[in-house]
Amino acid sequence: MASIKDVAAEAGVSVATVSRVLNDHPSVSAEARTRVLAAVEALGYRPNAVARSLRTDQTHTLGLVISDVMNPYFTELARSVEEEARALGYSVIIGNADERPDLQDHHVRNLLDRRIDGLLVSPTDGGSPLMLDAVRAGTPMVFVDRWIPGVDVPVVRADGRAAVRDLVAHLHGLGHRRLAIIAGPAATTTGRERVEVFREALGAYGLELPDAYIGQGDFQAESGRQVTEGFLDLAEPPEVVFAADNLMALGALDAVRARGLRVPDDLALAAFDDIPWFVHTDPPVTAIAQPTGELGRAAVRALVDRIEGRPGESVTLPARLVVRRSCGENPTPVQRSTT
Amino acid sequence: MASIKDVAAEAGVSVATVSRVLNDHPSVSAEARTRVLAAVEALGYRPNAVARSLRTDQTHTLGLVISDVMNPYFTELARSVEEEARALGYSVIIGNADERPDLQDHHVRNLLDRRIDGLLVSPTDGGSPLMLDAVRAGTPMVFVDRWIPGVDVPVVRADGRAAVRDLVAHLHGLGHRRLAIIAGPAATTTGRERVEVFREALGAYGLELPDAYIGQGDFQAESGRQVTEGFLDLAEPPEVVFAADNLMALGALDAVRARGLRVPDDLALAAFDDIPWFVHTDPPVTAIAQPTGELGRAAVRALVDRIEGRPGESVTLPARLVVRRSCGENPTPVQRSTT
DNA sequence: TCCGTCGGTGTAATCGATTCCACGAGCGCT
DNA sequence: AGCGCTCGTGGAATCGATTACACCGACGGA
Repeated sequence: MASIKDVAAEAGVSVATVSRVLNDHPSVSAEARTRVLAAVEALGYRPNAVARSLRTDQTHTLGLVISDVMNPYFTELARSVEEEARALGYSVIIGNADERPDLQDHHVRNLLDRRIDGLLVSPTDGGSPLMLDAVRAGTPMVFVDRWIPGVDVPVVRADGRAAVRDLVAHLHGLGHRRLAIIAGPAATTTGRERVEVFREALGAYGLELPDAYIGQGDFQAESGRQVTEGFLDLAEPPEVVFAADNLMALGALDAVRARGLRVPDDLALAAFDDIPWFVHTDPPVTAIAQPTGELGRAAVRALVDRIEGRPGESVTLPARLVVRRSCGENPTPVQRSTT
Repeated sequence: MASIKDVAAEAGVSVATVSRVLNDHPSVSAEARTRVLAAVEALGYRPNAVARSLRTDQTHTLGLVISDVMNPYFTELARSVEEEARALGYSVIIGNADERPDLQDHHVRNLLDRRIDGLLVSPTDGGSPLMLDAVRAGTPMVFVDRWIPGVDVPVVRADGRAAVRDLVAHLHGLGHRRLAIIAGPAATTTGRERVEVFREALGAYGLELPDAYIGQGDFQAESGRQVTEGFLDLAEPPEVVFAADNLMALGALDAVRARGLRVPDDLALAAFDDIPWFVHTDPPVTAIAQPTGELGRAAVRALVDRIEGRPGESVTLPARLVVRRSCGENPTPVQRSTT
């Protein structure tokens, strides 16, 4: 593959001049410029990004470590991250942690070794020493969706508080009183927070959230199934199950169907994270939709701001309730309580 | 960030010795080794992959350019590719082409500039000059799922011939005679091939595939919807629609539902590419399942073989029919015709 | 005793870019 | 005419690793 030296030789100039043309530095004559450009064309020359990175100490690459690529929510997040990054002149390397702290560490280490300019993370756990070290060492970082409390890193996320209140209002209006939740791992902020928000919203309607109605899931479909079976085995099963993510909702759907029961007649279902497929399930699933694309873009902007020396702020965007048929047939649309 | 020089200074040896320890080269004394290791530990040193790549001309990175990350089939492919690559000591950079040749070129160029060791592509079109140049220049490459005819590059893909025959047998057995297809873009091999295979299978049952029953889609949901509406507007609409990918099947489902019609009673539906969600749609969708994970792994193995100087063969794996309820209520399972 | 071999080590070249610095030519001003 | 600019250019250092080559001491065999 042709190097800058070959181009210089072909054009009859020094490598310095070639470099100047390539980075369109002002002080280079029109004459030299055309000669260099012609040589570049003739040789099909493309600058070696590796060498350039070594010299400039910039890779123009962002790392994105997410918990589960197969989850449509994260897929969409990844997509929007890549789009915004591309628009700003960066590439993205995605690491899939599969909800495993060891894999998460593997990817963080790998990305750091590759000297990425900044890191976007949706942490799987409470924070590995590795990640904390990276923050301390000054690696530009931004958390998306989930975060690690007490770490001084901007967080870009959705606030589901209002939407969950709307959901509970909807359920209450439908006559449901026994509401259960399939929680995410306690090690994640979203895992803990969604339970709290739900409990709070129930409280506003004078409803309790007994321990028996809190199932421990891990954001994967299988756990949703198991927890739901547990609920159905209770002496007094809940009337509604609220899954803290879309995959666990899928598992719940499975569990209900496997018993020959029906949603919403025998058990109503709602989920956090709306995805296109929820329109097509049987029945369509009522869900809390995050502005996923916006989150991804905002996260990239915050990170690039940090990288390029600007502040880089935390961002919180509101989620909203999307009512479908999985909680009961009351087609009156419920809107968000706040604008 | 600490460099190899700092480690050398700390350990009181030369950089050469440090490098030898790091790459566990045999000829280095136990004494020196422990001193270096201690220094590495003390400084939290991590070798700079950028510098290493420049020197060795290897990045231990694979590029993967796929047509649409949001399509669950490709998501799963990407996931298995990353897993196998990791097992073999490589990282993966994913480029999402979004079915756009210009974006595909952007990613290929970007990956080439970064000097990835090899490229895995599922081409969006008939082959950009850029990609052909890369092949000619000797870049290790492997096609997955789709390929470009006439280019000397190994192809890893699924053969749907037997499965489509099984599907037609199933449909014929259910009494369906007017079968239509939503095709993919003619620029892709899978777009063309699936129509041919379908026509062939119909022929075996004495059925025709009239032009009116071939709708032109682009592998996206919206096109599936539009084509299906066209079918429903025909004087003699088809009884079955076979979508050449899962997203177009989703669009078809939408179109049918939007008219207040029902699957399978008013129009039966089958799809190429099985995905977990098809179990949960209303009704569950009969589909042709590719061994996606196997494809991804085989593709990586073929590519790494090429990179490391071994042959690197094409692989074709059989797809299989998964019968659900979207073509009619005949619960007799149809199995693949060949083992 | 001497020589060859071998294990362990350091010096320096190298990969392909960017960029500081020096230098020469041309120009305008006094 | 001479001074000081600016402009265009090239030489060479540099980024952080790997590795060819040279060297030195110890050891074994003749």
